[in-house]
Amino acid sequence: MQRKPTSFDIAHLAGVSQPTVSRALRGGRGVNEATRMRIEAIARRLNYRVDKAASNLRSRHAETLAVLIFQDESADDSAINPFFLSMLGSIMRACADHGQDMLVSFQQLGSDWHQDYEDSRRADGLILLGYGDYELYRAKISELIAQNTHFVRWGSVEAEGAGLTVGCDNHGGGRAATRHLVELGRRNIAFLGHASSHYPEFHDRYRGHVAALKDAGLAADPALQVDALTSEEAGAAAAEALIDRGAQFDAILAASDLIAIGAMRALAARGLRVPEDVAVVGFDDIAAASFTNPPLTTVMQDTRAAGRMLVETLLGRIREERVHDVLLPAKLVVRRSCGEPA
Amino acid sequence: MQRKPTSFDIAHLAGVSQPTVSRALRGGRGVNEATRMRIEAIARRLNYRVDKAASNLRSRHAETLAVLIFQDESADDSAINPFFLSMLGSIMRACADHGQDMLVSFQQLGSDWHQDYEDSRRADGLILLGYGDYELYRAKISELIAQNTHFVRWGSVEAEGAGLTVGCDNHGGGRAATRHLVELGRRNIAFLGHASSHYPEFHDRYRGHVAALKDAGLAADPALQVDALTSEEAGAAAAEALIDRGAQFDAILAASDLIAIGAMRALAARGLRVPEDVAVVGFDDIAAASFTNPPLTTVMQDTRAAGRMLVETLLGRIREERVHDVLLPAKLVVRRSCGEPA
DNA sequence: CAGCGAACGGCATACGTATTCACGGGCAAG
DNA sequence: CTTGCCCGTGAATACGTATGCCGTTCGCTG
Repeated sequence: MQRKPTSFDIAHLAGVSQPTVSRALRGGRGVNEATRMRIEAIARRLNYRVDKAASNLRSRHAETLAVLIFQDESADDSAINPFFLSMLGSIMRACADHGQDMLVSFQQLGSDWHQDYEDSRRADGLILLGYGDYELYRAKISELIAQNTHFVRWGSVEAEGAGLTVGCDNHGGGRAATRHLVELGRRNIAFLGHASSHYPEFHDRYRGHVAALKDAGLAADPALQVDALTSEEAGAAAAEALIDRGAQFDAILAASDLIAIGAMRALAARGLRVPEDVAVVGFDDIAAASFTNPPLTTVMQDTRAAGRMLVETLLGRIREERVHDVLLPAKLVVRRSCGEPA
Repeated sequence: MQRKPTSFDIAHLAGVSQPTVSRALRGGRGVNEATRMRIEAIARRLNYRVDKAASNLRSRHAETLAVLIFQDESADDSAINPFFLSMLGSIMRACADHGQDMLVSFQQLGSDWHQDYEDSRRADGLILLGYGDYELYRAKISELIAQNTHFVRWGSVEAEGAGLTVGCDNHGGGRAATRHLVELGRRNIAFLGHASSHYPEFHDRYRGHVAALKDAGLAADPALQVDALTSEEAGAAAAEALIDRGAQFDAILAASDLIAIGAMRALAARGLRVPEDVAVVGFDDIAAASFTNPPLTTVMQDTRAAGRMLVETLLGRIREERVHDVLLPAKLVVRRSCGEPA
């Protein structure tokens, strides 16, 4: 029975003391080159790995970032929002690039998520991802700030008192999308998605939409806005509501791709053609957006850059460096659902 | 400056010793009910959290499972296979249900992934996910087994010497798919995907495909099989290769949805209609499969059950219980790409 | 040759919890 | 009333690493 080797075993074999082993294997400073080589050779031979638990305990940090994912309806078993999954992938890469382990967890809104991870020293900092009513987070986010917890949010950079935030230019993205629709001759452009400040990202997109209308000398028609959370079902329901209330519209800007996909499905079910009768633009550019029929024009959020910025900003925060919010550009990706000729 | 409270602080306030606090907050056995209540109240008031690092060090386990994800072309920045992302989501849920933390990491094939996580006591066990040439893993998997590492693989249950495995019925799924195509009158059914045993899951699907042909009195035509890894590009390339070599085919069974999606794109580019000219069936049932044009008939792998089984099997293994491989059913999901009338 | 500083490495200890052992008191059985 | 046992708790210690503080050695300068 070979017990897992410890730094003492190595020290013994190398004829040095345990602290020297520790110094040799990490910092490296203050250890003779020859000694360090000898120690490293022995460590390699024994398949020695530093015990993370002991290391964390002593050094008081975990080299680990925790990613917490929220969703409004986390109770049901529905799949996770694909946009977050893609974000997760890019955060994963970024963590690896920075030598951090990544802990991932779903969170119930009601749980003690705001304290659990960092207080229990499982992670050095938190990355918060999640759509949903911001008012439900606000109190806990305030607590996080008050406790000086190291965290970054993905969300609307324009929201107040929200802590360190990385987000994309939702306002600019919404504006670009609607401007494009206007340029294609659409005049009655509906907005599917919550427009209230409870959903800051959607709110920003909506404001961008309204700004683009105004730029074109058009007014936003309240009858053309329908609340919807990010899901196909909600998107379909919103589109149906729009039709049922007899609204006249020749285009839809959906606050997310899932909403857009659901809406397109509902439109088809009601015999409306995309883009001939109704042009549709989404937001996010999830993978599925390329596969819809017709392919969905959408506003791309650069998840790759997002993951990197989240991780780097958080690491800066942990190191007590001077860090600030990050606003990433949003880019319109034109496909066929908006009616632009190929 | 309020330092993070420790069990000593609580003990002091409660007028008991530190071990009593530890006992009260976890096992609970052997502590007077009144004492425990008092301790719990104080712990709550102080926002006390057990220090995971110290706890792990002392108790010698981490209450954490590590998920390692491999992909063949992990060097490039391509997105992660959506099937794995979905799996990741379900593993996440399962971990939460079992009170386990989840550590996630990409792995380069060349790295020391086979030892890092469990040896460094970051996790109590490993979950291995990954497509790719099995021969590249084989040696390391053998090492894992030799070292008695706690791990479960997602993969082909029929592969040998692969360690504890959870997988879906790839053979049955492939068979069902091809049987369905045959029943719809297709006779020249191509298979896009590696058929060699280096890719055990694809291999099983291929064997199922061949078995179904045989059931129908048909022979598998080698000219109708084209190697492809799981990606759209590979799928498109495979379909083009098939066309270019002048093969006659009226149906395609793709070894994965991404391959199928790529193939459909290539077929459309070459002026072939799906399903009229060529019926297409995929494998996995990723979210995007519903959104393709036409929607993709595919073999669904139940990722939700898969995640649960992976976690539960691994936990059993960690507890040294008697555990065995798990074979999950595969279910044909009929949409329009196979030409079945709606 | 004396003196000094840098380089190297050992000693002691801290990190916060979980567990083993021992102990005292209360209670039941004899 | 004694014996023995269980319950509840404290004392002591282990877990494996990282780090502050010194002592020693060596090379170099004056």
